[in-house]
Amino acid sequence: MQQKYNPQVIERDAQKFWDEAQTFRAVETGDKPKYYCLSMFPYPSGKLHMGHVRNYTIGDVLTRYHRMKGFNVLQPMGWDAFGLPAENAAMANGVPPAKWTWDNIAYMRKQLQSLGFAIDWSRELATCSPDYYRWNQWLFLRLLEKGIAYKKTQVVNWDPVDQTVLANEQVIDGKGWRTGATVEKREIPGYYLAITKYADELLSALDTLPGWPERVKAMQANWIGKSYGVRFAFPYTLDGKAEKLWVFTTRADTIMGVTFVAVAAEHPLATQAAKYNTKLAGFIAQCKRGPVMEADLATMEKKGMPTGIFVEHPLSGEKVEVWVGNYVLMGYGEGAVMAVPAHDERDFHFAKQYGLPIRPVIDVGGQTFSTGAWQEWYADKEHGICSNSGKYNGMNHSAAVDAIAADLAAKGLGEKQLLYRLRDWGVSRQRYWGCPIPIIHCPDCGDVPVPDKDLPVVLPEDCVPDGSGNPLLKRADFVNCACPKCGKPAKRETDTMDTFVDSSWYYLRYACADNASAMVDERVNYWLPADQYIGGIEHAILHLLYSRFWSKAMRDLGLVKLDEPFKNLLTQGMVLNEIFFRKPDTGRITYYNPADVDVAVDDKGNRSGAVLRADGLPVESGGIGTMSKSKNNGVDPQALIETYGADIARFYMMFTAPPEQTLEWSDASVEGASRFLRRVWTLGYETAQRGAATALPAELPAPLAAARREIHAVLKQANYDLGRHQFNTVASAAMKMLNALEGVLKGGNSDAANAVLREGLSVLLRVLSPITPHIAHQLWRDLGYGEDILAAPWPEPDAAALVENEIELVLQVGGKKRGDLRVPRDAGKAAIEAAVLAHPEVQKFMAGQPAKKIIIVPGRLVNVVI
RNA sequence: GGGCGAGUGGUGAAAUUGGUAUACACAAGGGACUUAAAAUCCCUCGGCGCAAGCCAUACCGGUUCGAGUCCGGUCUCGCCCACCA
Repeated sequence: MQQKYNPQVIERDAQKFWDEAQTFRAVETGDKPKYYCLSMFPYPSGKLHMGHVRNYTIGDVLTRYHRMKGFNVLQPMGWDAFGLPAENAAMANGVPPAKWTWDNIAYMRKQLQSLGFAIDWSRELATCSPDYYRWNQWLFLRLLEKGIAYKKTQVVNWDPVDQTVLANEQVIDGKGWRTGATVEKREIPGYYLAITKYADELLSALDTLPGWPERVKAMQANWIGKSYGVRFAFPYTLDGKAEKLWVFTTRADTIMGVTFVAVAAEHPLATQAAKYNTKLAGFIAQCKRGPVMEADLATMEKKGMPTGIFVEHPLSGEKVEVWVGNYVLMGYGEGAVMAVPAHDERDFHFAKQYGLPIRPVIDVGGQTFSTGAWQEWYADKEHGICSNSGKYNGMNHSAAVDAIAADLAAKGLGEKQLLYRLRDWGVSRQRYWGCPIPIIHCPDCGDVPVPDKDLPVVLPEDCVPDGSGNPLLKRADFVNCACPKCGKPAKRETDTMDTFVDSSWYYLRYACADNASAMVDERVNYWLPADQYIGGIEHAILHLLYSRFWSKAMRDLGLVKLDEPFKNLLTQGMVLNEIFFRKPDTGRITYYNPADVDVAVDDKGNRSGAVLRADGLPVESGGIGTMSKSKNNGVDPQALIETYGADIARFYMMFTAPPEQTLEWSDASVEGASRFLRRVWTLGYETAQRGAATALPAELPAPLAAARREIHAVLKQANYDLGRHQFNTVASAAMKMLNALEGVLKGGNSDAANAVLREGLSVLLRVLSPITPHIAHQLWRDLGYGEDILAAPWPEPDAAALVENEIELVLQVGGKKRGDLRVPRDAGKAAIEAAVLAHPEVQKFMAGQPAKKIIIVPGRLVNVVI
């Protein structure tokens, strides 16, 4: 056995052992409970970043822990391999996206393997492989048959940099989620998936997911956005024809307060009115040019213009004018709203701006309405009672809505409606590096689905995009084909699918990645749902909502027996680092990598300044932020692994912060992790030098009993912490065990000491093995515990070791700590009370007053109330 | 504007149902070993105070024998959504 800890050699040997024994190959067997541990698969961008290391270490700890706890474990890995960065890299380097992607996968796979993750690599998949994406196409055709997938022309969000369409979810603050470019509106045909048909289930089923973080569920519920309301119409006559202007409202109880109607600039009525009104046409054009969804839209000035068209109030018959308003959204409800300035803040400001009438019809606790400034209570529907509303007077919100909806229904002018904010998911992308949409356009037959026997529609892999649109358009060999129906020349669809399609079902395919004849098989029903899903919070809405939808759609096609794909969700925190920069008077900010900066501290350990090592001159601190290229504050995991080894990197990641919290990078703390593992190795070495130990004696000397008690007490806590995924304190527990065992080692060489040492070390190594598997594997073998620590059972605390003959109670007088008291383990209430009252410190603070009450918390404390 | 979450030493953080606040580390300071350095080991380490002791979990109040934890209010920060009718 080596005296010095040598991570490189140990890790190479351990990985070779696992590889040769095919330790992580998962098999579907029924004699153990299954545990499917899934981490979000990476985009093969080139090399791993710290976020990946953290994500997959969390998954690996859970995987190895459950394996030792007796579960049949699956931990797969794959590649989210389609997407724009490959095209951008291709443009920059002239390399085809396919080659770039596959090269990256090869490199990153090696990196993952060097971290020693317990992955079943036989199930590896890449979404850019035809074996995978053919099933995207196959399922798309099934969804088309069921009407879940359909084609329509719609105003879409257009990313001018990526030259592609974005879903609403992919537009953040009016900018593309990937490029940050300001999104434009465009009208183009594309394929859509009717996720809205599942809106209700996607919302209500959130209640069946107790293992998901509340905030993720809140974000999804918010995104689905369910509203109960009334859809109704304002009748009118235009060019001699009877028409209806439909609106949606959640405040039908305020209907008698309507003083005008507002429509969106894109509304057909606005278009019609603008035909003979050039001023209005100009205003509409200006609105359409305006920002799509800017963050300050909410505070933007309310602008509008009358259309000159009057409609009839459906209940009072009164004439009200229709206005075009820049605050009305075409995409929600009917693109038109009834305006009740007295009880809606937006309508209120609009009415005041244009001098429109304001008519209060809701009474809230007799407060007096005034048109001066908007008051919160004007919109209070909880406490509002209808007034000035004829037959509805005196009704509360829900009674009035019911009565008004009934009256509207009787006239054939409306009904109650459930409305969702969620929109259907547009999946067409005008990009090359994605899954081809399996459709052929025939001049005679129209849009014809590619027959199943012709799948997959293979994407040519040798294209090099040049930035001038989709290169597939120039590929005659791809585009030109025969119509499957009539056989005449036809053109293939060149749009590809949104990459979120690829990632919506990959977790199913891991269960049956080798099946060449079906998308899924019975094995999916064995492994799914995933017992644990781990990934970044940034996927709280997009990926997780699409995946839930996709698996429900597959369930309804009879392909899987599955309501929800992910039973438990862990959203890991980001990895942060310090930011240092200089800002010259002229010119741009330069960011300096923290590794190149020396931080000075004063003698109290407080930071006193930072200088760039290269020139010794000061740099400014920009605080702490996510590791990113733009802030030049990234740390390359490869350097970390090469310098310290996988175990130290993994231990550092787990020890520094709980998994869900942000993790601040610290070189000094990495050094601390390294010191700890060196000490563990030394302890193992010293213990091995002492040779085989005898069995634990029945009676141990006090210091050894105390050390053994410490080990088992800490183990008990560690097991509890593992159960709640608080791995930082599990790492702390390992440190405490090491401290106790080093004490035993220093305490002398005896049979009893060696027995305690041997037992304690076997506990320590097993607790450590999910976090630092390589060193645990090697020491387990070197100390002769067995062939493979992974085959050992997870340690459980020995109740006998925890028993103490004497326990220490904390003494309190009036809730303040005043001393300690040692009493026999089985001391009765009376004996404790007598001992406490006789205690000098207690007597001193009681100052002769009688004890009103003595509270005894068994095994913990005694509080004397005076 | 709406929703969710968080504020504990110089730093990362701990404290399971209310029961010894600051575990475990990092940094810092002192010491041992060494020709020296690294490594390693030992000691100190919330604040004030000579001490007894007092004060400290963002701030103010409440409940309780006892509050970091529960309740009410305030402030600050972070994230998500946002003219959604």
